[in-house]
Amino acid sequence: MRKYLNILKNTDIFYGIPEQAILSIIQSGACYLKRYTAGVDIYECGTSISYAGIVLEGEIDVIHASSNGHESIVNRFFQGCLFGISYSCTETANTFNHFRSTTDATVLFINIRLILRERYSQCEHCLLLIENIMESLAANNIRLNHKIQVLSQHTLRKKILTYFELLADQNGSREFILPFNREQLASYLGSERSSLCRELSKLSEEKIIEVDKNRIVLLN
Amino acid sequence: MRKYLNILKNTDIFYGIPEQAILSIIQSGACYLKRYTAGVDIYECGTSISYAGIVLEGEIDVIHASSNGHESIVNRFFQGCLFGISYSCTETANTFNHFRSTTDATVLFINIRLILRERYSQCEHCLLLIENIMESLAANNIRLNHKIQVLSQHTLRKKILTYFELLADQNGSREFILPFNREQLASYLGSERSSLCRELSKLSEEKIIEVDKNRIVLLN
DNA sequence: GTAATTCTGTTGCATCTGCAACATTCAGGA
DNA sequence: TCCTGAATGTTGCAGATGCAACAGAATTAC
Repeated sequence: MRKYLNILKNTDIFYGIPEQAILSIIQSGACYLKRYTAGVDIYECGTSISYAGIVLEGEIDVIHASSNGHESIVNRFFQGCLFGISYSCTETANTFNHFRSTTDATVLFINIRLILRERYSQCEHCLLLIENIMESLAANNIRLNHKIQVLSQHTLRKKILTYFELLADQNGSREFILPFNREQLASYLGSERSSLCRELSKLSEEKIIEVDKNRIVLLN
Repeated sequence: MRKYLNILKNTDIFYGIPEQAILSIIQSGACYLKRYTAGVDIYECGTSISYAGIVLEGEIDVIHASSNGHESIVNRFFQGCLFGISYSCTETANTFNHFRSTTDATVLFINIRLILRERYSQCEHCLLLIENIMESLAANNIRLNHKIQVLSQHTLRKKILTYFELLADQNGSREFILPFNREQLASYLGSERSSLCRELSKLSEEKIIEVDKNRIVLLN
């Protein structure tokens, strides 16, 4: 367990917590370590989830399987990422998504609720842990809301411009760098790469934006 | 303050907490009450938010204002609803949305972080409060993820079917009742009422679904 | 340097969908 | 019962977009 301490102390939820306290938490009965080979489902679909996971090694994908059998990648978690926290907090069954190792992987499972109940009154660092988890949930919430704001637009042009306005806001400048390549951006916008390119060209022609590789300038 | 106790004890975040403890919390320095006339912005756009709000009277809308000045309603909060919790947990500035009273309204503002810091070690009910807030954040998270899953589909037909599959899952049956009227459903799917009706008719013709008012049956 | 691969832009076409206008059904009140 | 307004369904049309196929640019591997 100790060899993963460097990873853990840089995760969002253990941020600011002393190594000794982290060790004490993860060596309690509320945590356990598990290894996976590539391509394994980590949570059984349809069962209630009590443990959140932290990726210590490898890569975990969240996969949506539609009824016709087609699978699409919803999210991807790397080393240090926390996943399944929402399900574990609500103890609801996840019937919609698969969490699957795409490589060999090692995961630390944590039962947050158990930690709170057992250690709440004793552990002075628990408060920080709680604040970190809340902040992580809240930040995720805001990110999701932004994405919904973008995806709710009725046309691709409006999606693009809504997203660009958001990026401009976050950067405090009408000029910014796209964090995605074209394929990924199209996927984020719920559209097709070719349609995205076409619309970017039009927006550029109409002098509404300037496009130079991943550098965007909002003009109007 | 005492007259609002009946509302408060039925909110998500105070669920299960004794009246006395609720009173003690809301009468601390971390809470204050404020009244609004209709049409007032509750948070100044662009400033950091430290307090979450609970609607005690009236109605609060979250409004997205796009750069061309057009406004759209993102969310609506009624009596007992908690709003702004994500922003208050992250203490980030909200530059994107307005929280605006649509009627005369009374709001109880709560600084969660302050409550935790001040009362953490003393108040035995704080643990429940924490769990309630986490659960609320997490449940919201799951709901948003579902919506994104739906909105990410490339065609209206796929959006409809993805959403219907989700409802079927939640009801444990291929037959279920829609929680929206057509206008609202179209808005949820990021589409138009007429387009929605057209597609529902087609799906019905092709014997993929059965539609009878708000009762839906998934056939395949 | 060259070949291979990935990323990006363009285009044609069939289909989908936003938008507007109108028809029909439904629900509640006078 | 009839009237009225709201909700729902239908349709035409223009424009938008998914999809497929191809071409050029950029990047990487050898």
